[in-house]
Amino acid sequence: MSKPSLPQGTRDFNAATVQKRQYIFQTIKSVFELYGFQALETPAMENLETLMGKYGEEGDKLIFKILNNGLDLPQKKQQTLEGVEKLFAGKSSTELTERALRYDLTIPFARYIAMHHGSLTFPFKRYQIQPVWRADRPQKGRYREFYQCDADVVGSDSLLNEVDLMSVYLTAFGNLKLPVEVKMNNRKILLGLAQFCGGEEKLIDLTIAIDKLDKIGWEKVKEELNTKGFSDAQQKIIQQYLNITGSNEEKIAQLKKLLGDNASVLKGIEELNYVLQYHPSSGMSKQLVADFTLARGLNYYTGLIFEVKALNTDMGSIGGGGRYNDLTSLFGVPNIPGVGISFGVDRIYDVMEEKNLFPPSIEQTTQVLFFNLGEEEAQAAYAQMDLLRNKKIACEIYPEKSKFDKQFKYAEKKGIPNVIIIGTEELGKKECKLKNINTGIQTTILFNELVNYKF
RNA sequence: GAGGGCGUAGCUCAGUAGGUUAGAGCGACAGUUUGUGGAUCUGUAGGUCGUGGGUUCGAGACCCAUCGUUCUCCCCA
Repeated sequence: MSKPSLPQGTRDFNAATVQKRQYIFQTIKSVFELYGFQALETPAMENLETLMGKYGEEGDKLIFKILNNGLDLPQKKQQTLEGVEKLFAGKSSTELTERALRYDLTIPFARYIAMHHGSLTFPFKRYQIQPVWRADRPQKGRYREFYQCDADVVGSDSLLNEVDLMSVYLTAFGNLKLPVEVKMNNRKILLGLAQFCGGEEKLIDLTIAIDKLDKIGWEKVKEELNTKGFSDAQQKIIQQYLNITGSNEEKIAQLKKLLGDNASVLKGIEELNYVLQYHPSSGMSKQLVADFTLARGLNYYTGLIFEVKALNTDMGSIGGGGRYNDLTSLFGVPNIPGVGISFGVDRIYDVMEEKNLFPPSIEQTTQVLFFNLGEEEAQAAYAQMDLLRNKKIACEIYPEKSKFDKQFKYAEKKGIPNVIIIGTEELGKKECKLKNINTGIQTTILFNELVNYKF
């Protein structure tokens, strides 16, 4: 038998890891609920049709597809072979696969809205904390199965939603004690730039090239723009655009100077300003950074876009989101605008681990271990344990009669702070010995007093 | 999809220029100690050196392939 192993990019989580992850989930979830979002869960798998074509060409390739059952049935052989043919022709094949694992939470949410818009009350605010799967090559901070925590508002155009979501970000990361900055830009500004550089149809090429700036540098971006057919004059404008620096106010002033006669850019700036300046007293403005080089890969965004970066680490973005005018029209239900944000829990975990930000208090375990010193003694111990458990004190009894050594070591390894010893001596006197593992202090307590002991 | 690093005991790793019986630390288990843990000491178990080929008198080491893993690029959380 070969050694058991895990599929690439997936992980097991031990007790300590689960507790830390739960701490992140809980923190985010309670902020979501504080802001009026309600939970939604959707299936791990969706119809392939629901997902395909929503994430761009690259994204489609990374969708985990589920092979149909019964492909090996003799009567289906012809159909299966046709499916394979289609596959090699570069088309998707419903003969072979009709379902896929969800790639993110936003598209399944849009599908949900499209299916239930008749019975939902708008504006509809939902949050969703579930795993997603991507057939990506794993590397640092990148897994094939990872959790997303999304909060979205649909059915409202108001920028107050953006303000609220930025507050959710800052509150949640504040509660996690994780220093971050939220970069903001507006697709309308990028659209304006594209219009300035030869047309809206170049928006996607433009955003993809711009997005790479901080990674590959201007020279490489320039090369890419060249191959995509941007003229020298256009490249010059793009370079000026990317060179904008300074405080939020200074950046916006420079942008106005450069592209201020474009209506889309002006609109974009206005929206950006609205959110940046909504309540200056909160200190929000400090962590919100206008960044015109932010582009984001997903093309369904149409308004403000956000990306969260943890400070002082080389981890990529740990969250992102933006406004989309018309996501549900992909599913035949137009005119439901929305805006959403997402937390990348696995990366947040990695950063917090790296920076040692988990409070020690979240590691909780059994409070009391009862020693097992024989059948009769164990029975007495079990009765005492019942009483403590009724008081919501986490207890366990060592399941077999063993040497002290072994039972002590068990408690120590598991981090159980208290052991209770009931042997023949104690049994006779109806008392027990309570020993604190950390301090080494041992006290004697009568059975009928144990329930009221403060652990 | 492209490119690099690494696979030796449960874990972390050594293994010199290919040479006879593959090592250490930690951990596990047992004893020292039939009712008081963390320490010490002693002992024990555990490896077809990722897999398959090849070169060689001889391969853990060199070559090829393959699988796994990790990192970078693309893309993304």
